Amino acid sequence: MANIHEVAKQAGVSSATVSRVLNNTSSVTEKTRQKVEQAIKELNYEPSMLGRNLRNSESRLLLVLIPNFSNPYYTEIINGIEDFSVERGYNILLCETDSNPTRENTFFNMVKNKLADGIISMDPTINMAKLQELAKKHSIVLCSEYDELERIPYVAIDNEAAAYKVMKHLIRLGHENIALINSDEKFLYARQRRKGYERALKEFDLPLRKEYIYNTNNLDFQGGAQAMRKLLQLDEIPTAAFAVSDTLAIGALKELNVKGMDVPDAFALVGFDNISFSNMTNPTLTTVAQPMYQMGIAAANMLIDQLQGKPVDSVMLEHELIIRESTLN
Amino acid sequence: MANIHEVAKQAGVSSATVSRVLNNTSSVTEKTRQKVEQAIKELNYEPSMLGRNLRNSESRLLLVLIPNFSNPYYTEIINGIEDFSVERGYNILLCETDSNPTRENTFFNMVKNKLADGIISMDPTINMAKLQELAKKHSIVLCSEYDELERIPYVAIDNEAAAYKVMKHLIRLGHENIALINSDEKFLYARQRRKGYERALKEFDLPLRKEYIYNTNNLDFQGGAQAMRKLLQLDEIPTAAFAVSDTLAIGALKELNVKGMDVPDAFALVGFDNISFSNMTNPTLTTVAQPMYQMGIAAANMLIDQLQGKPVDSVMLEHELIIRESTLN
DNA sequence: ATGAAAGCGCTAACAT
DNA sequence: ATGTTAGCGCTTTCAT
Repeated sequence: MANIHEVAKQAGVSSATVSRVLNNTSSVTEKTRQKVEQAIKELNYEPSMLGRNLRNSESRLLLVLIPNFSNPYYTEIINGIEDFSVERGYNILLCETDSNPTRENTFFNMVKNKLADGIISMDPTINMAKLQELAKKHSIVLCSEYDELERIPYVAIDNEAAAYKVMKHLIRLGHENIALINSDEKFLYARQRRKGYERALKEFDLPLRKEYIYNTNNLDFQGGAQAMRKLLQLDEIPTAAFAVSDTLAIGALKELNVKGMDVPDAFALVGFDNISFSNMTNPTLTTVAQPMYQMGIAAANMLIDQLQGKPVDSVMLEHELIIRESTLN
Repeated sequence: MANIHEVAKQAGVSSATVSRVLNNTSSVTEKTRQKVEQAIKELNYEPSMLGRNLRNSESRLLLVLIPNFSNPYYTEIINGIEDFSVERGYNILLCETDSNPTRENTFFNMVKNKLADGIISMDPTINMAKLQELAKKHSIVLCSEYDELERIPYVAIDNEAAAYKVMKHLIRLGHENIALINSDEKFLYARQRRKGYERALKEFDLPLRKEYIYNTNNLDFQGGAQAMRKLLQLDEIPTAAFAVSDTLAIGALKELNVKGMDVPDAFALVGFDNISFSNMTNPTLTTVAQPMYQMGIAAANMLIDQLQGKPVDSVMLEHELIIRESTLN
């Protein structure tokens, strides 16, 4: 592959001029431009990003950290990040941490040693202390899960309000025994959604029953199925459940199917995230929709602004309760 | 962030020696090594990949091309690619082409201008001619969908045999009117699976009915639902269907649910891919499992071997029919 | 065993 | 408007 000097030679100009044509950074005569472009075509020249990046000391690569690829919740956010980044001349590198500190370190190092310019983290399991340390010298944005101390800018939704809204919906349908299938409460969103759950109970004078709260450390289908299995073994079986993710809710629904419990007649169910599957289950799943694509756009926008030295502020976006068959009546 | 010269100065050696310590490429006295490592720690030094990559003219970045993030079929393959690549010192960049030629070109250019070392393409919609052109000078591997002329090494399964196996299973259950919900037959896998479908019909002396073959250009749930809607409008409604992806099958199943058709009693259904959700539907879905993780490993292995100048051969991996509730009896 | 120096491909400051 | 030159951070001959 030809380099910039060969192009310059071929065009009979200096490499600086070729660079000028490439980046149209300062004026070049139409005639020289023609010559250069001609030479570029003839030699089939493609500028080396390696050289350019070294010179500019930037990679135009953004890291997007997610715990694993398997959770469809992330895909739509990623689409937003991707679309926006590409538009502004950045590429994104999707990084699966597997909640593994070694992997995590690999990605942090990529930023430190200039292989990537910044990070959008959607990984709730991330080592927040290390990330904050990194944030002192590099650009970082959080998405979905955020830092309570707010030292790193984030884009998120009001989890407590969303959970409260879900509960209010269930309570209005007449449910009094409502379970919460929550994830590990070491995560901020889990604590926030629990808060909303409890606030609704209190406001409607319903008792808070410890045995109705199930914490799982497995966010996939299996986790939801197992949670429901436990709930159905209780002396007084709840009549509804709010699962903090659609994957959990779908697993729970499967378990209800297996046990022959009719949804929503015998048991009402609500999920969270509005993943595409949630509209394919039987019955379809009531859930909370986050403006995922918008969140992705916002996160990418904030990160790139930050990279370009502009000031950025955290944002809270709106959510929406989507009522479907699993809570009809 | 300190650079290699500052480390050298701090340690009282030359930058060449620091480089030697970093890459333990030639012998260095234990004492000097100590000094250097000390200096590295003190300055919190991280070698710049930008400099290293430019010098070595490699990026240690592999591109993985997929049509879009939303299809869970790819996730497990990606896991395999990722795990293996990281082990061999490469990172992967997940590239969503959206079947958009412009995006595609962006990624091809990344290889041309040294931002990435090679490509694993899982995108059936890719411009094969351009890819072949690129393959003349760069390392490329195909996964799942491949090049009939076999000029680019690939890892795949025997689609025709898999489709035949599915049909044989349905025919043995007594079905004679079996529909095929296929994707666009511009894709090789679609043609191959149709071949298997037809071969089974012929072998069992069943008529090939054109109206039982539905081609969709939309591989998601909606595509499957729409296909089933059409099939259920036929004069002689089929009693079973083979959908060439689980997403299609799940959409079809949803439509059957909506129409109140019992699966498998009134209608048997088979999918393809064994995505995790296929075990969460009601009823659970019979499907063909591909060894996705293994495919990912194999593809990454082939690409890295190729980059290192080793000869590589295409491979065909085994598949397996997973019988679940949607075809029980 | 270690150092000096060249150079990977590019851009930008400075000079003309 | 264009050319000259230095240098981004690293590795690797070639000397010593």
